[in-house]
Amino acid sequence: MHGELPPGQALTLRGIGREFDVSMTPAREAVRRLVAEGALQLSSSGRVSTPDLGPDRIEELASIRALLEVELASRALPRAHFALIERLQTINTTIVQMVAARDPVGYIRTNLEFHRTLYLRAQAPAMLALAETVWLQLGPTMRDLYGKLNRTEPPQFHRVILAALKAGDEPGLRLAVRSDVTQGLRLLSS
Amino acid sequence: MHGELPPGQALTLRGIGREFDVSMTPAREAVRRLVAEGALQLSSSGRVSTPDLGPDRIEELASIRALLEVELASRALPRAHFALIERLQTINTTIVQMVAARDPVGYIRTNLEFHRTLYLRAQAPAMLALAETVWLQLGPTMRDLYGKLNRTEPPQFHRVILAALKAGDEPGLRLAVRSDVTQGLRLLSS
DNA sequence: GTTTTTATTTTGTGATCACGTTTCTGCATG
DNA sequence: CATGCAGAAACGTGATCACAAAATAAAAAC
Repeated sequence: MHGELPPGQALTLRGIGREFDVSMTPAREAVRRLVAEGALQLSSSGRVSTPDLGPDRIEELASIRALLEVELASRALPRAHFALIERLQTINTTIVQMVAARDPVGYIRTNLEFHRTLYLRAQAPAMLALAETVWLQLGPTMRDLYGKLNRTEPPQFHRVILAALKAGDEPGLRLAVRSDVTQGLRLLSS
Repeated sequence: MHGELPPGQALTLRGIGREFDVSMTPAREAVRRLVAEGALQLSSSGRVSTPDLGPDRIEELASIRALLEVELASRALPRAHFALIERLQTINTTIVQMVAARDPVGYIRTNLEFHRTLYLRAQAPAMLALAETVWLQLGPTMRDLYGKLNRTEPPQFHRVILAALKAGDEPGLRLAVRSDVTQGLRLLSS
């Protein structure tokens, strides 16, 4: 989810077991779960690897993110008090630091923390779980994305999201979240 | 997914293994996958059972169904030729038979087949997979639902969906799908 | 030097087992 | 009749093993 692995990275049960000092059995269960959630791909021979998504799949997952996360943000809006907005601003400054430090994993993790912190207020655990499933599928792809465009620009739409939250502007919030979620991924699919 | 198990039904790895003539290992992997997809619940002691959803969770899952399936139907609309609509009508008559036969499992399975047949035309596999994940979570609850109201009414909104498909009426289709998806589940959560 | 074939290593799968924990059953007690 | 308690049965977990399939490395042929 955090982009620690590149797309198409192959994994083995014995390797995972060795890495975490367990036998094959727990490694197998973890891998099976991640496969069920789309975080890992299972080849026909039972081999497992990180997904290497094509442009159309990336675009579809971006659409799903927009669909779910716009709804989550919209539901969180009425419950978003100042303490939450302040916390989001703190997270946002951390994102800026991660961009400056050229740390893609830290960037992705903090960026997702920003979104999750907001969506937790929506009181919709099942919807949030579905959104996180999509994040899981996009992890390696996002790593590639922020590796290719190594710019120093902080996420521009996060400020718009914060402004819409403060103003209680629901249409503005929906548009800002949709833009933020779609923005980067459009670059990869074109 | 098809409502073969009631909510809260307990399952054991050894029991599943005995039922399908395998050892505990494959049973464990299957259960872990189903838990990851939300089809089964894992208690704190590792015991597994069918989920017994509360009213708010049911309502949330209904909202997710509406969100995803309205989008899927909308994407399928431009590609819905007459052969597809005819197939949907055939499936719909089967649903009527299932209602008449008082067969809840057959009803649920055929009803979901109706929806899946339409959504397959949307060319959005990830979105469809997410929708099926929600169906999986709602299976036992739907069984309860169609067990409590043992009426003889066929799904009224399916005809509206078919009419909107024929007319190429996108707003009408979106409303019809939303109504069909929300309809039954609202009864259970109130 | 490139391609094909063979041998070796590595991999996933399903089964089985021992262990600690939890749950259930039946009986005694209040 | 309800309640608490001890014994027994059943459960999930992690580990290990044998086996077949697959991928890799090495060797042979052209």
